Amino acid sequence: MKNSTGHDIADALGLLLRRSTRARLYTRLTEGLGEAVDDLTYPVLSGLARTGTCSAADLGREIGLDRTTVTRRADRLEQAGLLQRQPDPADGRATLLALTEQGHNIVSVTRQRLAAGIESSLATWPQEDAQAFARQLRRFVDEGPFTAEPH
Amino acid sequence: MKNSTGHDIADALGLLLRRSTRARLYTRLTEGLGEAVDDLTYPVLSGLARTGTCSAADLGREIGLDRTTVTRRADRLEQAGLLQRQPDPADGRATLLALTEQGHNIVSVTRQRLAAGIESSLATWPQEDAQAFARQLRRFVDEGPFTAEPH
DNA sequence: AGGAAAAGCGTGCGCTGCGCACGCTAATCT
DNA sequence: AGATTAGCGTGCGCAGCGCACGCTTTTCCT
Repeated sequence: MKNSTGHDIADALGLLLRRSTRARLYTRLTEGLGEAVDDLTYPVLSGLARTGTCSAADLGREIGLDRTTVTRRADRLEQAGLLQRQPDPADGRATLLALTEQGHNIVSVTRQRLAAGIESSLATWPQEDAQAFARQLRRFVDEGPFTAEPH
Repeated sequence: MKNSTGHDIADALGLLLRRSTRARLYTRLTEGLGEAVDDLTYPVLSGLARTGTCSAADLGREIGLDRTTVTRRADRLEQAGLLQRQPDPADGRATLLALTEQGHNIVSVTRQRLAAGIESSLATWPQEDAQAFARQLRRFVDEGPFTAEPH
C-alpha cells in the first residue's frame, strides 16, 4: 500500500499549474512581440496554427471559447496583420480565419521560446532520462484524467 | 542533433495546459461541493491550506492575486463556513484567514479526487515507471523554466 | 421549385470579476 | 508625542465574456 504516487504527481502537477497558468505563461512567452499579441490573443493565434484555416466557431470549440469572443480577439490580430479573414469559397455565409506569414512567424517564435526554456532546464539531465520523461509525459497527457472534454 | 526532446515536451505540455486550465480543472474538481466553492474560490481555499493561517495580503502573494480580490473571495468562503477571520493577536490591524474544519475537509476531498483520477489513469503502468515518472515530473517542475516568479 | 427552417457571421448589451484609490485604524519610527 | 508607515475593507471604473438580436446564405421539406 505504498502507492502514494498519485499524491506525488498531484502535488507536482498542482505546482506546475500554479506556476504556469495560461495567463502567466502566455504573458511571458509573448513578451515584446507587439501590442496585439498577449495572453488573450495568443491562444487564438496558436490554436489557428494547430487547426489550420477554419471558421471562428470551429476555432472556438477547439480552444474552449465562445464564438463571439474568438471573433473579437481575431479582430485585434487581423488589425495587426497576423491574421486574415477570407470568405469561404464553398459557403457564402462563412468567414475563414487564416494566419498570415507574419502570424506564423509569431507562433514559431513563441514555440521556440518555450522549447528552448524546456531544453535549457533539461540540460543537466542524461539524454535518455529526458527522452524517457518526454515519452511518459506524452503518454500521461494522452491517457490522463483530463482527456474527457468539459461536456 | 536529434534533440527534439524540448519540442516533444513543449507539445505535451501545451496539450496538458489546454486541457487543464485552472478554470476547467477546478470547475470539475469542485463539482457538487456547495455553491461557495468554485473555480474562483477554490484557489483561495487550497492556497490557505498550503500556507496555513495567514493574512489576505500574504495569501494574495502566494496565489498571484490582488489583496482585495482575495478579500472578496474569502467573504464568500467565510459566509459558507469554510473559512474564518481571526484578529491577529500580535497585531491589532491584521486579520488572519484560517480554514475551518469543514474547509479542510473540502480541500481533502478535492485533493483526493485529483489523486484518484491520476492513479486510475496510471493503473496500467508498471509501478516502477509510474514512480520514475513522478520523480522526474517533480524534478522538472522544481528546476523547470517556470520557476522564476512573475516579477 | 419555392417557401420555411437552420446555420453562419458581426454587434449591442448586461453581468461579473479585477485592481486602484480612498478612508480608517493600529503600529512603528524619530 | 507627532508623523509616517502598514494593514484592512469598500467604492468605482474598466475590460472581457457570452447571450440575444438582426442579417445573409444555405439546406431541407413538401
